[in-house]
Amino acid sequence: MTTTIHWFRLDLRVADNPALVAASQSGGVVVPVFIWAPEEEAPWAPGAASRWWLHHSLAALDAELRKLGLRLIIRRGPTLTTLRALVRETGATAVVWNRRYEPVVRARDAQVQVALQADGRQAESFNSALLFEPAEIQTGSGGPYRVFTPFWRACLKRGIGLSPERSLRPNGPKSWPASLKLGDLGLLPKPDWARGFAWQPGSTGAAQELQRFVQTGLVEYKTGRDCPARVGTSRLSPHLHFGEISPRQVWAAAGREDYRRQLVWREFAHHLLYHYPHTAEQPLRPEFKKFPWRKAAAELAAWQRGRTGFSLVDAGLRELWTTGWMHNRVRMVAASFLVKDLLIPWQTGARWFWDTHVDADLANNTLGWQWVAGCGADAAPFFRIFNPTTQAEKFDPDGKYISRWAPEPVPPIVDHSAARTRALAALQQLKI
DNA sequence: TAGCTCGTTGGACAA
DNA sequence: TTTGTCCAACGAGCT
Repeated sequence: MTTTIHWFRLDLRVADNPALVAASQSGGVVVPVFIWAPEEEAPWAPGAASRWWLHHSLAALDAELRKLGLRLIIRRGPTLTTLRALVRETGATAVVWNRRYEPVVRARDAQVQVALQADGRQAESFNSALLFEPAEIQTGSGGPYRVFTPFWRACLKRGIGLSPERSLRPNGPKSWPASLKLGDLGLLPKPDWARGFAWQPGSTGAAQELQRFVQTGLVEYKTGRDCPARVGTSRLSPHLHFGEISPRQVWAAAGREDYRRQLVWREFAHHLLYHYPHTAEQPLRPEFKKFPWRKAAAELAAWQRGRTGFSLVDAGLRELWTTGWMHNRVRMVAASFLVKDLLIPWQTGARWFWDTHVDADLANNTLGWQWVAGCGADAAPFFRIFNPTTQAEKFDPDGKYISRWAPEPVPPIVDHSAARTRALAALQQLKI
């Protein structure tokens, strides 16, 4: 009887999980393990909201595994030391996992793989998180894409391979190795500011959200997705980030092209971060390094607390603070306000989103902020500056969203028109 | 190869 | 009130 360790990371599901299938198919014993080693992911260790989600997602995964006769062993890092200890304790001959694409994590995982193989163990990784891994999609000249539409077309041409659903018949070990309690990881916030989070982490919650979206959101997606007062988006982003549902499952269930394009934006974000690993910190377009950003601590604080005096921006940041999530349309407006109206570095905004969003994902967050700042992969004309008032009139015409989150008037901290002119002037400077 | 076209999400202003 | 046009220039990706 051989033993295989399945190292869970951002693939917190049992269904459509290639590494878990491989571990189960070996016919031997499977030991599922989660290792908490946030310092190894610095400077992008999971933020506070993300940790809250992780706690509940791990609890859900353990419950799922127990239905299969397994359980989730929880340990604290360092990862390699911990895996080696588990290999010793269980007599495992193999360790399997599903790949991640963040630069720091890739480097860590490569070291782990080499070390385990040097120990004489099998160490194999799989793709569970993406429809297309970054190296699969190339331009005609063999490089990475930097514009979305050609990337999208290349993906369609390649085709989405649907994975056959195989039933898992894993065996657990006769005796289980020791495990920490989930609470020992200290992932939940103290004091508990997450009370307003109305989410159901875990694959059951993910499946329900997908079903809700397919039944009620998908038909009107084209317009509904832009109205923050409605539940018109899929709201699957945290579930996808933690791998509680696979993009293949979502692709298969949501047949509309306008939504599928969004799913491919997620692919594109991973593609870009993989091929341009510096972009989490640095602008993709190097000329933006000399952009005259401001340091404006008071204005930053006003933005973070939702007290800019622009009600759509304020509503968004307060929705975020209360629920751990902000509607995508409002993210763009709020981000544009920070970057263009306040001239505060996009990296500062990205860091705030990282810490406060339950769906914080390095690839998506980086793409979104660089796109808004105009320093990213697609050339959004620099004169495109969101007007927070016009955006509110357009996308929250009856004021439902605003009255829910930011009902009381706050004096504006800047004059938008003047701020717009200032931003255009700052952008002009880049060309000199 | 050398053009050619296009670029997720907008705003201001003129007609 | 609505619709159309312009707002840089560039570089990606295609033909």
